[in-house]
Amino acid sequence: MMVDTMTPAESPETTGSGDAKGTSVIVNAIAVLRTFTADEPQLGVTEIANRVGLHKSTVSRILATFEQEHLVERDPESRRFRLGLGLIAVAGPLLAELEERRVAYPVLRELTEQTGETSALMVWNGAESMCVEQIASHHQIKHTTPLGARYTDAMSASVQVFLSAEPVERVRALLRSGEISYPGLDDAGLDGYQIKLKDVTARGWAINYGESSLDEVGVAAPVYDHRGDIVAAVLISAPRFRVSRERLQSLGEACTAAARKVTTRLGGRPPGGTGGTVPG
Amino acid sequence: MMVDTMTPAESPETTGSGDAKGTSVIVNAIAVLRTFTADEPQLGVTEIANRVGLHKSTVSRILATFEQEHLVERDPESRRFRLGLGLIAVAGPLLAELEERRVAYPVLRELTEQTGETSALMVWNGAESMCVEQIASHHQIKHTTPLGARYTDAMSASVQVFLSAEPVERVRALLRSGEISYPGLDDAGLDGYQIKLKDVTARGWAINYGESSLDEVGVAAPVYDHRGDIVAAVLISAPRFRVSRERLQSLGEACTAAARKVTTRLGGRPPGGTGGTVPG
DNA sequence: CGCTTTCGGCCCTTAATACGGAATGATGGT
DNA sequence: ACCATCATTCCGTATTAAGGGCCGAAAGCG
Repeated sequence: MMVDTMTPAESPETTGSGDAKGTSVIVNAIAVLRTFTADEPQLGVTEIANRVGLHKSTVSRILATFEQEHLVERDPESRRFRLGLGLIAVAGPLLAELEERRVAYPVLRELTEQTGETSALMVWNGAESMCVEQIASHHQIKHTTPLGARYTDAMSASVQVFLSAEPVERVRALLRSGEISYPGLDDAGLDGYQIKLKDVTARGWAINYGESSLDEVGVAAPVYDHRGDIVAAVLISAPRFRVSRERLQSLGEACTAAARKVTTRLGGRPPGGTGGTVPG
Repeated sequence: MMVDTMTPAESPETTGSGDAKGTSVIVNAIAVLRTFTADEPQLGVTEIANRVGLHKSTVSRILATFEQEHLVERDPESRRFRLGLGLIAVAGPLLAELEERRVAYPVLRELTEQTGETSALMVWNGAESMCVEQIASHHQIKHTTPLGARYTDAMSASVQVFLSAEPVERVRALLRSGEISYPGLDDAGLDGYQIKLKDVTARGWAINYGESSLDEVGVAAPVYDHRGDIVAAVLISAPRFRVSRERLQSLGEACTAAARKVTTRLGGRPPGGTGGTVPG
């Protein structure tokens, strides 16, 4: 999915078609909210209208409503809109639950500092891996994992980590239904994938060496809760050309160490006897 | 209710309090989102419907839309709704801007650890003080400051901090217009309040000793950015019975120390000559 | 310094859309 | 196995949001 390139002047009309799934105005409103990004935190009405394909007056009304609810506010200088602090109030209960974010933040920071590559905290959401925290690489050329980005590719390192903890039948069902995408899947591939997952468990971390996207590599390691269940994954992603096989190994180890640190700080415990000593 | 009245709509001027204007379905939808709290992260359709005063089918539809957009999700066990990770994606750009939150978190944690009372990070939003981070006291009896809570009371310690940096006329305007509430305000009170604000600046932190709410006390200290402007405030709030005048002093000092720590970690500088060591 | 262009907000009409009642299907308790 | 509670769907009605056009304001340009 990801954000596709948007043509500047697409057909202005065409209401109704498109996805048009049993929905509502709310979808439009959310689309407006989503146009705000970290790169472009401030937007004007016309700008938003063009991007979401709605008319100025509609967007203006939506924004006015949001402003009234403090979900957006306007820069006093530029008079343009930006996300409002009321969003904190709405998302607050969610953030409160995501203690992992807080705990992971300094660890990710350190990890990116150490490796120079983008690191992220991913959580499993039934059938997709979502980024809930991210520290971008300092490099000019980098692979970033936007906050809230969702991954459903079987080869994605974080997806591998989460699937490695799922029952075999569940994994098969996810692949069969296409909820987890695996291009050109066949029975042999399915068996091979199960073996791959076993390797992940054995190794302690997952590898995606350009398998989902040609010029991107990723490594991911699991974070456990107190019951020994996987609740999150630490992910390092980088452009492929910068990562040799040897470096991949060291990234994987750094990633695993970071994940273990998050685990212990969360009061969790890694499963099995691997490294029974207290990490430190 | 009105059927296509021929009479032109009433002039939508009058900036006064009569809200309920410029509304929409979106307001209802947001209301639904707001019913989720940290105390009750999971809710059923009927429950929500009762609280927001909408009908079940309406709420059901709204929730379905939100679910589709990943703003809410349902617990696989209980089948009840809770906030979804998609909210992270929406609020992400905002959170990215609020670097203060991250920096403040460990400091607040330490502050609450040390004082035993609830601490919070407040930011100023033109005319209200909003909580963007909070650590709750461990005590059974405590005053909590929910994430996203907004304060507009002139006696609130954090409001005092922010107003102490505003021009005199601006303060007067805010009080006169009622944007900042000051029960029984008169000219004498206004002068007295200005003096109070000067004291805050001089002392370096603000006191609310049961002045806004009888059984609650608060102290707050300013956080500065690199320009020396106040961008946030650290707040400690506690039940009044637990805070003697002496303890108030020590809380204020702890609060000030914490705020200063946040300031320096943000690369900010306190105004005046107080310990302005900033790494170059 | 004044003209042109862009942008944001309002009004108005149409028609699409959300509302709400009730019936249906799902769930869990006694 | 029955009943109670809850969520979801269907459908008619009319309320509501959409979108075009216009105006006022501000920015860009000659």
